[in-house]
Amino acid sequence: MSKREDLVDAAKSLLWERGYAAMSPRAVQRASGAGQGSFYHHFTGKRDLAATALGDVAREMESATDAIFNPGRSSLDKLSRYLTLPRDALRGCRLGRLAHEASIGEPLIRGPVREYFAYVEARAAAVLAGAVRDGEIAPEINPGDIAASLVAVVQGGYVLARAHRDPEYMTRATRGALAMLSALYQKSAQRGAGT
Amino acid sequence: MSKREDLVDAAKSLLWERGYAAMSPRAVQRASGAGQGSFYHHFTGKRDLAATALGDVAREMESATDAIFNPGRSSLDKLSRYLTLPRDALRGCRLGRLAHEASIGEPLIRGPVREYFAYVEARAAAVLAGAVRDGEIAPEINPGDIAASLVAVVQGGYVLARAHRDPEYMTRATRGALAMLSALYQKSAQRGAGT
DNA sequence: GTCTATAGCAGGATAGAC
DNA sequence: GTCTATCCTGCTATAGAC
Repeated sequence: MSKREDLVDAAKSLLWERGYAAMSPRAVQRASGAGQGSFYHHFTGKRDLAATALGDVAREMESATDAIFNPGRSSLDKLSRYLTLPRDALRGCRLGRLAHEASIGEPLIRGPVREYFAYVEARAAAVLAGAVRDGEIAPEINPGDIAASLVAVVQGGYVLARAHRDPEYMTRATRGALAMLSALYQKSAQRGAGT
Repeated sequence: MSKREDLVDAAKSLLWERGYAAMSPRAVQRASGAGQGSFYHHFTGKRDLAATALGDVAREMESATDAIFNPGRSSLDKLSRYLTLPRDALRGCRLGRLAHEASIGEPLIRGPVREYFAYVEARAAAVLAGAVRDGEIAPEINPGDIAASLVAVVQGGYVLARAHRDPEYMTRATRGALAMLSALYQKSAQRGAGT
């Protein structure tokens, strides 16, 4: 493994643990076993390294998303699996945790974050649009709104879990969302049954 | 207005804009017009000032919450007003934005944040428990889960809005949550009508 | 490609005068 | 109570040897 890879791996880890502002080049060097020279040889600076690391993370998370949404199963099952995916609630989302940092204002940092969210939202919205098309969900429902809501519940679950120092809040939030989402499906089913 | 108040006001503003780690005592002094002496005379240090400021913020936000949940109206209307409250989505939640900072590990910082969330969740859960009691919502629904979910949607809405640099994502997320919440109510109504 | 040395600056806090 | 001067540390980056 090259020093470059070591540096990127260390950065991915430190960005998750501490965020961008608190990820010092010195800490990355210590964690990777590389020196100043390697750092500034391979990257123009901290931002460049972080952008590279976050790009990696976004691709990894998008692959994980594919694993949830690709297989057949029912639309509700896909969304349910997204919501109930095991998550390290106390560590926070590797990308979402950067949303409140000043660095989110920099295009190179925001890029991977927004790209990942756009990806997940689009996958979820597509599933929901299919459910509307198939009559599983009432036609007046906006798939984009529901998709944004589900992604937001997960991100908010991280916030609540960390604020309370209790991963159970992630479970409660996503379980609540699943209950509401199920009602959306059942409402349509009952309507169909009554007509 | 005393220097002490000036310092607290400046801290409240900087904590919202930049968070705890990025709130330097020097910046607080500049923003408040107070010197080093006043700072360390009134507070033992940065953490002490921040804890005081965040306590203020928590009380303010709890008062705002009361304004939403106290008046009569229907239970769905109360929850709807919580979700659709005008929010400065791009600036983030004054308390929730700290959840991903290292400082959330410090009891004095986490205290006001967790207290506020506990407060809002409890108010929302109480409204939902009432709705269950009144038969507006099916009895198998867990009010605590739904309450956590609604609070999470708002916090996640801030995350998405900042990641996309577009406040519309807060609107979408909360609108989606309202649609799902409404289905929870309608599902019960239809069940009642069909029985 | 990788290293060490060092510059220049800002952070957080203390000392002590007024 | 409020001020200015100052300390020590760590951050980010550059220089230049190997």
